[in-house]
Amino acid sequence: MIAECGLEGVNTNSIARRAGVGVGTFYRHFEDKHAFLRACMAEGLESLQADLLAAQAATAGAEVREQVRASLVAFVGFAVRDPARFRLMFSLGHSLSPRFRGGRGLSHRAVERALYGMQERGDVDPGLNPAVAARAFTAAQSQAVLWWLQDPDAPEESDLIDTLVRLHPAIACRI
Amino acid sequence: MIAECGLEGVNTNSIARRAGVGVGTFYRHFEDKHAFLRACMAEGLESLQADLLAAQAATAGAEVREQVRASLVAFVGFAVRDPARFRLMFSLGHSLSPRFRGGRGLSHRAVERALYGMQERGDVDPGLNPAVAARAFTAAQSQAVLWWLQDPDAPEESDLIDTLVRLHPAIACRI
Amino acid sequence: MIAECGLEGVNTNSIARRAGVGVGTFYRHFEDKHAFLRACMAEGLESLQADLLAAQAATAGAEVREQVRASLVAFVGFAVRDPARFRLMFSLGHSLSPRFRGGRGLSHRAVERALYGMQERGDVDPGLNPAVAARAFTAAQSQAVLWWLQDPDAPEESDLIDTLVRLHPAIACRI
Amino acid sequence: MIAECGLEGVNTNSIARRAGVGVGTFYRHFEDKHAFLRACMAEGLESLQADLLAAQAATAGAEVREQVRASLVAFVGFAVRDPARFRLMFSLGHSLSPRFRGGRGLSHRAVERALYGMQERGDVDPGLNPAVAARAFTAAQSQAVLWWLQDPDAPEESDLIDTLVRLHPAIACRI
DNA sequence: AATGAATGAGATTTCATTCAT
DNA sequence: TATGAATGAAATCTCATTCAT
Repeated sequence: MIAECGLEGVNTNSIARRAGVGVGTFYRHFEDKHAFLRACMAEGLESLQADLLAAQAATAGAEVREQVRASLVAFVGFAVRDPARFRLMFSLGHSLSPRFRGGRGLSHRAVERALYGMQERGDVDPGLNPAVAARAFTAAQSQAVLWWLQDPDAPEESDLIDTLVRLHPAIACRI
Repeated sequence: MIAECGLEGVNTNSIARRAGVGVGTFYRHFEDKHAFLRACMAEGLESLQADLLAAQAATAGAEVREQVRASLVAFVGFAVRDPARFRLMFSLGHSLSPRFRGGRGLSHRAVERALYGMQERGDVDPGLNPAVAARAFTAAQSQAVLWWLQDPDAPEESDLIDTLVRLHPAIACRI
Repeated sequence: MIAECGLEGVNTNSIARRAGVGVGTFYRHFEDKHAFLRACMAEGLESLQADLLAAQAATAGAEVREQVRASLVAFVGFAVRDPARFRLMFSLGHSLSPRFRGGRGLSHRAVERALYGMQERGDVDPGLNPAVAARAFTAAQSQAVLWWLQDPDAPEESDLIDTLVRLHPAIACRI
Repeated sequence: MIAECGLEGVNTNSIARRAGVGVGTFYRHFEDKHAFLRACMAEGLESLQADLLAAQAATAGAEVREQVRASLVAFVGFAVRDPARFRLMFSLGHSLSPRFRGGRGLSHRAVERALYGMQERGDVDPGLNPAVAARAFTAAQSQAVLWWLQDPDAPEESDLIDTLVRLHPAIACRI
């Protein structure tokens, strides 16, 4: 039931109707509206995380650029497969209680850690603050995809991905 | 009156109370809630735009890096000076009617145009899609600043700016 | 199953759960919620009535005071044995449909009749309206016991009974 | 607005409609439904208390029987003047959260204290537990009046009062 | 017969907007 | 013009009842 949630008119009635169940049924499954959205995000997060880990695993020994590209392909793939949830995780989620960081919290850490490692190995500009760069890139990625999803004259998917790859700190600020 | 709007509980009653006027007065000045927020954003946009133009003018002939840095200093300065409005323009604005792109629409165009120019002059990676890159950087910039504004253990302002400078497509993807 | 009904959250779901059966099963046994409560009360009423009759029978020829005391001992004994049902009969029952007088209807009649008899025999204050007195005493009795059941610093059971005996119209208004 | 509340269908909509205001207006005046009922009871309590004090003052030096009668006349008068509120205070109030003792808490104390005094002066049966007797009489009084208010073939008001006077512990258990 | 997930009417509550003062 | 009490449509949530398994 979470799986099918579209969420344009995000109110309990439409959520329920859209899911094809009665209002009461909704409240049998979720404590309240927030609980539902949290669950919806959490599910998406888990799924996205799995996709990203798979992409990472598949490019384990490869060049950094390949790793980054694989992650982006997975990320965009997720967005295309479930745009409603993607919007929830990366856009609507923001306006919920500030505790729910939506999907934003997801990759920070991973990117941040990777950048630290690369800095130590001298592969990346030491002037970069990894925390800032990680958050900035995560936002760039998600917002660019959000725009791309709904703008009718957005470029090709490959253009999107190619550009984002080039903007990833590990690529753009490589030494 | 627009100027002083804080907007935690963004409902007309609190907006009015917070602005120190009656609800009725609020509706004397603005068609409706959306009109107010639009006006609030527009005012901010204009102010921010002025700051950015000033920064640009002040670094007219200088190196690209200096120009980018000056813009970022202006951007962060604006956020620090009026964080409530900044949040409205770059975070809350998203969840409003999709027509109001908030502050996001602001710099796209400028960055996009600049990137086109640099690509033509062969100064920047031709693999970059300027529309994507511009939007991505704009999002990176605004979201990073949003985070920096409210995270108590965010880094120094200079770290923030230095890092964002290095991530700007015109710098990061320079040839 | 009726027997075990505790009823703090008096809604069909908790009633069923508390009784250890499914909601559906509940509706197999009772027309609806009201029917259940009616049945629950009726069962209690019957049981209480039996206790009172037994007490009466056991003190058939004795002094009025002994008869009254025996009834009160039975009444309090019932309350102690099944406080949840007692509460239903004498407290919650009131807020149900006004037709269900709960346990209150029970003793009126008996007390009323007894008072009539005593008045005719000249044993009791003729200024007493038996209908009023009977209802008043019934309420006094049940509400006092309700309070006594749940107030942690209520007096001894014997104090409760001794006092109620002395307040019974047949004792208090004896000539 | 509290003053005019009839409350048969005690739900916020009917309360508001019955008071001749919109639903929203209701919530401008009261935090929530419970707050309203509490306020409604509190107002009634205060009014009743004033009536009782006046009755007491008016019969200050008189015989106990006169004092008791005056209180009862005041009590019944209150019930007749505002039966809806009386029902709320002494019947519906019970089924609210157990914290709201409704009107029941009102006279206990006064009666209890009076009985203690009379016991010390040797005017009243020392076998009476004042706490029990006070609560019992309070309940007798209120429940008898409730019944009297709504039973079409209830006796005259004077019968009601005469009988309750005779049942008051200070009269009935006088030595 | 027993079950409990599903239901939806109805109760509570919020909030953008109006309007009499 | 400024005000804020009043409004009611719409949102959230509850719970007695049904029905497919």
